[in-house]
Amino acid sequence: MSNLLLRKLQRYVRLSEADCIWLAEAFGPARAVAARTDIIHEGDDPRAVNVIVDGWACRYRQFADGRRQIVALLLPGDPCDPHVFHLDEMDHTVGAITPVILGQISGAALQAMTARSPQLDLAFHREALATAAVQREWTISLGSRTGIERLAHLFCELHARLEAVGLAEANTCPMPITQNDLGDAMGQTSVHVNRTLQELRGMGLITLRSRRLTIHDPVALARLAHFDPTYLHFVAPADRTVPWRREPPTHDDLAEISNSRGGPA
Amino acid sequence: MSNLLLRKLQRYVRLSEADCIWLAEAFGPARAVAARTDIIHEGDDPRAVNVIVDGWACRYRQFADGRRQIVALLLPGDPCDPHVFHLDEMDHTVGAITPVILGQISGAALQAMTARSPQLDLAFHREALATAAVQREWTISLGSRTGIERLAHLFCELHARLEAVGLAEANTCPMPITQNDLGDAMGQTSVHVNRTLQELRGMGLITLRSRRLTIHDPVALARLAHFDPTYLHFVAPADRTVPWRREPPTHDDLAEISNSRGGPA
DNA sequence: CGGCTGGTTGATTGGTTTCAACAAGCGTGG
DNA sequence: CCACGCTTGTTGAAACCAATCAACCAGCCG
Repeated sequence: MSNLLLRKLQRYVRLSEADCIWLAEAFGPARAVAARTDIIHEGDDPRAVNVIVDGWACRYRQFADGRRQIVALLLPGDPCDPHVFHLDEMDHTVGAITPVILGQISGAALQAMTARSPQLDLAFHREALATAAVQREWTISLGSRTGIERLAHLFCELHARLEAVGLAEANTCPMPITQNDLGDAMGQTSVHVNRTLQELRGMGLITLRSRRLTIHDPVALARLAHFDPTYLHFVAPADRTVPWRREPPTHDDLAEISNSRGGPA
Repeated sequence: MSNLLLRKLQRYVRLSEADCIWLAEAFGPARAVAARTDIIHEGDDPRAVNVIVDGWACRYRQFADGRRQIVALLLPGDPCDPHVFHLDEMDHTVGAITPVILGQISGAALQAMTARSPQLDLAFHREALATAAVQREWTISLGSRTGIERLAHLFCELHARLEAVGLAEANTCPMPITQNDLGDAMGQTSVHVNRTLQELRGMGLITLRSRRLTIHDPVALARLAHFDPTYLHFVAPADRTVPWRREPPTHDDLAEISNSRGGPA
């Protein structure tokens, strides 16, 4: 397996050859989970970091009356539970959306790795902060964006995140998620998601068919969604342009690039 | 000033006498900010951690068309920007709701402190994770809870958080926030917030008057809100009972208590 | 072929927004 | 000291978006 967590971390910090090897060696045996199965239960006391190697999962909370809210989507390369040792109890559940393959990093391995390499430590820190930023963006979506804007924003985000780990082409990416799940994530009924999707299709912005999303007009979609990828905090490789980037590179970007001049991966 | 950040951190980890002194010494000169003023702007490159010493603030994002979404409320004892050194650019703005007094911890002081004390390091880690959990809970509120449930949940949360730093009595706490702000936080119009408040008052659950909230029936309010304080990840002092706690103490709580047996604060 | 899951459509209901107006509280300056 | 202006809270009526309920269709698999 090409290590997608590694690809993701390299979007935050330029890592050395040794960092890459340490990270690869930290992975324990993989574990397969069936679709629609829970990976980590609310109340569990986790002891290893599970990393999505393949498939999609989600964090969610289910109420007694049947309502379910998905609070995060977990894509290949995403750690499921960066909480190990730090917090004692899960306050939500992680479930597989598709069949999922999990890589596992023991707490000890993670600690050893970050103790040896400040770069890796920083990368994991930034990963956590970027995840928090995504959570804030979902709060914004659910609070302020209309139905169609929400869905448009989610598609922009998912495409960007998948592209970051090499799982998306310029204007298309996998989207193995039901309308029901989309509704549970965006705080809407599957019926309404359905009608909103038709509207997006009718505007000529996207195609969503056989678990694959195609974005026909990324700029228009991003404009509709008020999507600005800054919050993902990816450092774009110089050779990859992001069409909907709001502004030219800032001084921070330039500083970042010059910082990493010395060490190619 | 009694150090509210310290009080808060002690709800995550039992700290030693030395820890408390180091934390107190880390604070630089305080800074006063007027109400309705921004503390940190989107796009800023922050270089010190600002801690709310007094007053209320919020994280928010404002759209071009005037819509504003508050994504987090910052209470006394809350750090505004735990991102220092780790991330280069703010993706949202922090603004003062009331007049605010900020304490400041330089990046160097923070690093020195956490390097010296693993307990403090853990406490800051847990604070960050608890903040992320609060963010998830807001996502759940905005996505799944009805208007009245949202407001009820927010009141439960704010009371619990204020109580954790000693700013709330058993059934009352300050609530210096306008209905407009409540609306911007809960994704609703101030008009609708107003009507929802009347409903809560009519049910005999709360009083909200002159910037002070009184909860007349905490259990009923928590039930209405589906409020379960587990997500706040506070370790309740043994002598303080939380009436709406879902379950008796779990094995994790007991482990936590026994872990901290050795070191009284 | 049946049964299941996921997607689509229509009609109705209901929760929220919008717009507009007005009342209450409060600080400031004449 | 009162008048004024501003912010905050309150109320009503109409418009609108999304939920609900219910039915039906399409694809897939045993």
